[in-house]
Amino acid sequence: MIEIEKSSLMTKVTITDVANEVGISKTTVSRYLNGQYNRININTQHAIQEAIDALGYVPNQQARSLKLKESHLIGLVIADMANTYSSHLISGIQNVFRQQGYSLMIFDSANIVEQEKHALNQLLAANVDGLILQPLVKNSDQYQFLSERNVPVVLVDRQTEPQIWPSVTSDNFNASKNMAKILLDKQYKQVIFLDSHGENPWTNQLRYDGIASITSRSDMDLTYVQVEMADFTPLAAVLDAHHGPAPVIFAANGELLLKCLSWLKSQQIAVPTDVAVTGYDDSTLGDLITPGITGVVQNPQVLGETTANSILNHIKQKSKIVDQIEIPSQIIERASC
Amino acid sequence: MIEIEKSSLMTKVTITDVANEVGISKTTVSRYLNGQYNRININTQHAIQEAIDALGYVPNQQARSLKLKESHLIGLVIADMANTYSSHLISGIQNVFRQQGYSLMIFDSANIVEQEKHALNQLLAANVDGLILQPLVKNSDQYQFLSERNVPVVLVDRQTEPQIWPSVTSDNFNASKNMAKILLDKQYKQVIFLDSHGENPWTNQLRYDGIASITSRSDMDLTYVQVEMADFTPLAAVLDAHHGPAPVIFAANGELLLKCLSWLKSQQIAVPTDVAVTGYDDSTLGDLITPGITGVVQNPQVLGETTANSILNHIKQKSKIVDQIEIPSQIIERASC
DNA sequence: CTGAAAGCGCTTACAG
DNA sequence: CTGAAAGCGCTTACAG
Repeated sequence: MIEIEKSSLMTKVTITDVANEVGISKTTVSRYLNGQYNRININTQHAIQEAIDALGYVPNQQARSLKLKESHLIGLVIADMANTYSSHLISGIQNVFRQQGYSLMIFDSANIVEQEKHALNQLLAANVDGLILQPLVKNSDQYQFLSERNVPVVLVDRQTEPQIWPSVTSDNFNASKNMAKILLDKQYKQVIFLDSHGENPWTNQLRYDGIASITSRSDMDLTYVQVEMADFTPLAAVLDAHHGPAPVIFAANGELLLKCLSWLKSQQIAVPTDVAVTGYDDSTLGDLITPGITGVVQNPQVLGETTANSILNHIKQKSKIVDQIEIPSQIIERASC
Repeated sequence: MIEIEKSSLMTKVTITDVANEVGISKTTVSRYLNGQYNRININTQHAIQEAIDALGYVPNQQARSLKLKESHLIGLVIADMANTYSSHLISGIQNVFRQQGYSLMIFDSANIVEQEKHALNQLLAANVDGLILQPLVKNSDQYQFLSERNVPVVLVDRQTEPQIWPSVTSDNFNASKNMAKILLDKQYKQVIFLDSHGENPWTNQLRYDGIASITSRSDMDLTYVQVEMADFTPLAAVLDAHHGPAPVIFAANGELLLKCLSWLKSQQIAVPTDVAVTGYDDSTLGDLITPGITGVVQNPQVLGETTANSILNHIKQKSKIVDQIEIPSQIIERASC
């Protein structure tokens, strides 16, 4: 019977402690930890496992990755954590990482460019094996220092220009285009594209372009309206000036869609009879709101899973392929338009 | 003019590279990195900074924390990532960590106990300075191995029994009690507590108890109903058997509240005239749904910030105080009851 | 103001 | 089947 170390409460137990407990070298313990069982006497193996259990030993990954030069850590910089989209995206990423033995380090850039920069630097310092970024800036130059660092990067949700990194995004252009086709079918004559200041402008541009690709070769009008915060005055102006059959508002994002509906209600404008409404819907509540929302629904969970697989591929295969993956969105038809 | 290292693209640059570039020892570079400027010649300082910029050097935190025995890493195990609550909680945590120079490692236990165990072990292996846990199991024994590891732990959202760890939770009992008082004022005679299987049962117990603390000394009846998934048959049964004035349903969580509203609509049961509805509301859409939802609204962002400060305190002060912090919720009154 | 050397907790090529 | 030793990228007590 070997005497039990009392020190386990005082300080973290290391591989040396385990080796001493068993009375062998740490080389052998390390081999055991790394599953090289065929190189170790079966009795030694048992003794090692006993010591590990008795001491409550957990290998120090930091030391391990210092030696191995891989951390099994992936960094994520998300543009706005306080967002339903973010939580589903992360959930999807985690699903994949868990199975593959990778851990996630998260930073929230909170839509502030310097916080994003800080986050990326923290992540580099943390020695991540790869980086997932929902970029705040459209120009790739902003992230040039990442390529110098030679760390695999996958962009998610948004692509930068020029396209020098792989990305996983929603099919913004196509989904919007498909929605516009439906609006055309429904005989709407005017589409009001409702945008808000500060929302990732170049994604919204894609959505606008998707709609424009249909309206431009039909008899539908397309009007661009931008509102700030909860001030819908610009929209009111457009609506006031409007004549003819009910126009349809296409809200560029879910929050805006909801706020718009709320504002219309407050103005006692009936949906969809006076004004129809559609757009991007993040709420997952489209059914509960009256009237039910017709809109484009993204799939952030699948986006997350795909992104996770993509970064893992780039890490493991060391592939330099700059693949642009688009995840299709769904169009749900309900009563709002 | 010193010749420029070409290797920066091939391999990560280390403190030794910087030292060599300048032609000094890494001791001095390290001192510079750690801000001990008064110990270094000003010209040397400039030379070091130049080399750092030229080489794109980022210090390796893993090596640093191996030596220093502190990682500035905090682990978070969240019960269900795909949840609005989670994203706001994390957002709050990040707000604090960013300012304090800590990084967040996140795992999603996805309501699966063995995934939670796995996550905790990964986090220990990652050498986190502290652990934030939204526990899946009520019994503290489940997490006993953490105290042996001597790592600071703060529980969030839920407390375990016996209370051996500090925690930051919502005021579940009190908020529910206050809501019950309002229901009493509004002259409701029957409260139906609507619960769903699998939702953190001991938090819901607190909510139930809060309501019971009022109903038990009034003439209000309190009925407990549990539904599974989207099957509201048990609720239908209770409603069918009901006589007298409209009862009020108290939904134990936001998802349930929304589903319940949806189901009532499908059954053409009018809210609040036939049946009134209230409960915990996570949706932040209480205003948009018709009728507006009267309910208890939590503040996960503040919960997150408080939790982050708490774990940081425990790490820095090495305090062993098992403080139980309760964050007050708000009650919003609208039309649903 | 500066540096050589030891050591943090691991892994592995080399040797036996 | 096992171990001594070197080294991953840092920091710091000690010495000058």
